[in-house]
Amino acid sequence: MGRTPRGETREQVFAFVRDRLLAGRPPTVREVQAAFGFRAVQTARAHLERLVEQGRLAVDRGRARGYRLPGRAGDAPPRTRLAPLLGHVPAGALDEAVEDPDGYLPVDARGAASDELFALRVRGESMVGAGILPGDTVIVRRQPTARTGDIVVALVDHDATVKTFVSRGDGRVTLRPENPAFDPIELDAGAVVILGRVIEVRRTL
Amino acid sequence: MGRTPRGETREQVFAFVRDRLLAGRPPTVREVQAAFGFRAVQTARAHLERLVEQGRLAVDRGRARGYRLPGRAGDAPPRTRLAPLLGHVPAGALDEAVEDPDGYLPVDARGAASDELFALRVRGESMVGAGILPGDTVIVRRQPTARTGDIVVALVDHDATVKTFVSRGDGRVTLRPENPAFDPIELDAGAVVILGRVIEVRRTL
DNA sequence: TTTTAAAACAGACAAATGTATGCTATATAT
DNA sequence: ATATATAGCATACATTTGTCTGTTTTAAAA
Repeated sequence: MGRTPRGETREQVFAFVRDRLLAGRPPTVREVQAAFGFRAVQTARAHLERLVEQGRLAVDRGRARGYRLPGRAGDAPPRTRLAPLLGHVPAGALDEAVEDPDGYLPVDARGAASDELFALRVRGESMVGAGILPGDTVIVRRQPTARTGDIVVALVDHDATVKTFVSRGDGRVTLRPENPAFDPIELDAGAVVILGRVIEVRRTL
Repeated sequence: MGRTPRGETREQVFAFVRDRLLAGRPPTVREVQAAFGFRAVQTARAHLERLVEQGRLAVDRGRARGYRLPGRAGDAPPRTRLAPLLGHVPAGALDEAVEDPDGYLPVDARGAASDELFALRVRGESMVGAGILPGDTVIVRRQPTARTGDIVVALVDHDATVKTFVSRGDGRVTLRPENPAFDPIELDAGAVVILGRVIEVRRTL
């Protein structure tokens, strides 16, 4: 009964499906049908197929809940991973700390594997010069080495600390605070325990 | 043929399902089966059911692709939503900008609905005093009003800008930069167009 | 007004998918 | 060494879900 003005319902169908897809719950054709009160499955399906023709939706033919957002050329869909948020790291036992996290943070980790990432809350003002404030959360990729200029999480006196890593020529390294009120830490290259490199900084307001 | 050591495979199954769910593509039982090379559907299903018993997964019984992350309180996994990353906001047409995002960012949005969130890249140094540097990304919750002290995204001269919101007693408001090199912006309360409030700041290194 | 294409309905079928039962093999604990 | 719970296999069945064919109604165009 071609009631609705042209294309009006279709817009709403698209918005509905898009929201469901972004929420991680792809709808079935019949769920679309129910959401709009259509009395025929085919009505919902016709709208969906039309949206596919228009390129606004993509579809895995024959699969349940097969409609999805078209991956536009170039922009890959985000690869979301969960990084465990660690309260504190007890003397280098990173693996154990990862087993008992305070929570999880969703991270768009196109590069890193899931178990290579963790998050830490920053204490102290030693990095304010780099825009890292007390209470900020840093996303860290686990790696045992670093390059000069990397912001790293390192073990100093059995405690995890965030500093800028500087490799010097003489077999020693400097962990540099980004705050003139703090003193750099100098260590033998072999004595530095690097837990990982900071790849992202977050602050919740 | 009880090959794998206890619980080892189950961890991998959980990681697989969790990643798929966070990517917005809930797997079927048979997709799990295929991903691990099980020769029986039931093997995959047993793992999934076990994870549900343990509370690590939730399930819509009988529904296709019905497994999901439990949304309960406590040590619940974050409710991940994808916030559209907007290149720029053309003169207040926020809805239109949201339709064509540069990409999506995973956000732990326990409070906000999916369509209430968006992300913007920060230009300029006007907020460095608040630890918001040029190139940082702000996660914004759409709302038309703000309180004093909120960091907001507002329209000034047809351009979106990030400032601290200050409501004064005399019917006027101040949009305050957090940088002594910039001047505050004063406006009539009625003339301020607030797009939303900044709830999170992110910086990728 | 007449024509036409889109919107919606009705019913059916086939494939995908969740679920169940019974069995074998083996790591792990006793 | 023995017992037991777990991992895994094989097969079948029921429901959900995608898909198809044909018809009716109506907004919009001719």
